[in-house]
Amino acid sequence: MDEIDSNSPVRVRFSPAPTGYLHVGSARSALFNWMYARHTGGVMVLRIEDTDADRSRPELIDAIHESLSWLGIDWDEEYLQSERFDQYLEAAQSFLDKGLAYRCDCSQEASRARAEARGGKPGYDGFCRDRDVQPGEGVVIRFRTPDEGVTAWDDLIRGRVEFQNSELEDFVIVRSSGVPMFHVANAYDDLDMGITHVVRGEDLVNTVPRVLLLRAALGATDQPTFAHLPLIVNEKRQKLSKRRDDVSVGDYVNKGFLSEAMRNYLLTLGWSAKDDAEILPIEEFVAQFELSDINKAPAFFDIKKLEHFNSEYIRALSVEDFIERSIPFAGDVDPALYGRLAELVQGRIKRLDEIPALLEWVVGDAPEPSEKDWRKVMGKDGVPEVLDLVIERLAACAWTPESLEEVVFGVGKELDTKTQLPVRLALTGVRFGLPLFEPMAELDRDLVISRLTTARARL
RNA sequence: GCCCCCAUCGUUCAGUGGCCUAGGACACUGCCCUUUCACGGCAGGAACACGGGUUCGAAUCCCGUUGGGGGUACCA
Repeated sequence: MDEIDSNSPVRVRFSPAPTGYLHVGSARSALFNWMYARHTGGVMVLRIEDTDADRSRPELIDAIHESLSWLGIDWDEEYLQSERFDQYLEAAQSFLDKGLAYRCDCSQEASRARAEARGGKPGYDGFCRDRDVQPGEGVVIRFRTPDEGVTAWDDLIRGRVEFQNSELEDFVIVRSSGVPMFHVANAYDDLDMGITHVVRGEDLVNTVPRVLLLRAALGATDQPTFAHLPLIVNEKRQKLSKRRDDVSVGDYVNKGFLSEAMRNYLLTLGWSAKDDAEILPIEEFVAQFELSDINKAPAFFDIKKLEHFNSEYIRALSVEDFIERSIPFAGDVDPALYGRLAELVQGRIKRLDEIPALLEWVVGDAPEPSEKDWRKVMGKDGVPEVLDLVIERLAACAWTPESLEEVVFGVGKELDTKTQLPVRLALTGVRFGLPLFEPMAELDRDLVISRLTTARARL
């Protein structure tokens, strides 16, 4: 088979099955497809592979649109396979007419039983190849795979991959329900839509021979260029799974990751820019993106590193942008107050969902200090004197950040000790957090004094 | 079981026969800055899975071993 003419414009496709959410692995496939399309000035096709009956509900597809858009991935054309069944069925009929496919009425149990009897090798044995089964209840259409020869392709990432045709069973292309299956739809559409590059996860490699055989049966004499991406794995080096891992892009939206950070991180899994740069505007990555530069080994989805990217992107935001994008995470805070404190928040979070904890003592009650913190901070010599003096001066001082700082630090200088920590713990309940005096000035004088007095009484 | 694939610091990416006493980033440790935390600065520990070849020379090429993963549906 020939390669598709390399002068023809690039057409790539992202073809998810609608599952109600977008998997981060799929998101990365979409991203690499998109980057390649944009890099080459080609076309990005979104093709929803909803040949499975209960996966063609519109709300499941919305979730995909939403996540792709969130990531800033757009597409030029969109197709739904469920709207193209006629064409796949027509193709299947032509295979039947040409003797390239046949009907089969074997139940799954029967073929499994025969496989077992044969000696444990799973797979359909071609039982109905020449039985001339007629259409009817429980009848599927199977593709007749060659018994010898090899099917191979040159993968842009993996190099040459070959399969013995004898390893392939006669697989089902039309279900007994009359609904066509993934392989035919996939082969038909890639040909029909003029897809030049197939970029997807490595878990799909073993479907390539079937799709290639189907494509040839459809009359094609060429094949698209394949690029099979390494999988994204969890800490146990297994493919990310819905059951044990957070796999949906939406999960990360909810955890307070910025879309740019997510997109930037995703593209560093398996690929990198020339000069070791890891965080760049997407255009610069797109400009130098090549499929053939992608790594072969699976990559661990490291949330720590994602958080690092996220904090970089958060800090790069203007304060106005930060406020706008973070306020949905801020919880029950007066927007004006949040606006005044946002800059202090911005510099010290890795994720937007950390904001409520930082603001807790400002907008609500301060959490109870831990026993350990209390002992460590309040157990020091001189703390009672510090609190007494601070409380006394707070009663009369001006209520501005500067003035408050002057009071607290002034006491420190007089007593020759550090005063921030005991005041902070008494006021906020924790040893770390926002700079103290700006938020403190937002609180009522009475409240501040009462918290300090309560703490003093505990000593 | 069978088929396919993978293998550089804990993680990720760089390295495509000599520039490698293997580099960057994250994470980690220490110090500095700082009356919190974070940021920032400096320093540090940390890897070519193993065994054979090929070659004057191998992290880079070949073979094997080991380890890991993916697939094996009337899912995609």
